[in-house]
Amino acid sequence: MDDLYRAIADPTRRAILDELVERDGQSLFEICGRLVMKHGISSSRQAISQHLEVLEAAGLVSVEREGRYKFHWFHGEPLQAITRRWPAGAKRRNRQ
Amino acid sequence: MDDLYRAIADPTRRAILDELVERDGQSLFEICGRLVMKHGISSSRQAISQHLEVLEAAGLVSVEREGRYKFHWFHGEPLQAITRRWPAGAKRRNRQ
DNA sequence: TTGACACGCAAGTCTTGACTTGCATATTCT
DNA sequence: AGAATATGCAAGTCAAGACTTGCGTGTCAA
Repeated sequence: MDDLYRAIADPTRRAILDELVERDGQSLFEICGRLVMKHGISSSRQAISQHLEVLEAAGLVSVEREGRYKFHWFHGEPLQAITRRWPAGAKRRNRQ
Repeated sequence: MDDLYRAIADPTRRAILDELVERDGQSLFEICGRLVMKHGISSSRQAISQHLEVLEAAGLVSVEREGRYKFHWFHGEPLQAITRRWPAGAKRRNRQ
């Protein structure tokens, strides 16, 4: 997936993931408020909403609609594809 | 590090990492040639050189100069910060 | 020493994407 | 019903960065 790398490329989106890991299942407004409080990020609600769409497309966030609220949950599994693709202990086949 | 996420955000840079994992210690020209052959990427030499600078700044590639050649080695350790920051099995503290 | 080779530097172009603005829709409360 | 709340949609702005072009520098071989 190409969306995965794009998703974590933005610092605001990484802060959103941090926030969801700390407190899962937040609504859009909750996320906005907490980003301002604890991360010093003051983007508009629309900006955060667009970020959440990107995170959802990457499979890092799942969404559930309840009434007029939209709750968000974090999923970290897709990130493991990164360390699986480039193992830390890659075999060093030095040129001779 | 912010450079890390920017480094792996570009598909050409990810292909470079793939190439170095498969065959470590390549020169700039070797990398260019192999990117064309096996990945269908036909960027200019300068473009690849700039990509390698970004990868080096992120700590994903180390460089060693020998004569008129510049050899490149892959280092995967920085990538582990990603799965360490957002563990796959993040505790689900559902809202009540 | 001349030329070929491997690479670096700097300025310019152009596309992607982050962000805003304005309005619309749906849900809950009084 | 009407107002407040929570979110969606669409178009437009703007800056970061990927890429090219042209030239310069150092290295090695004939």
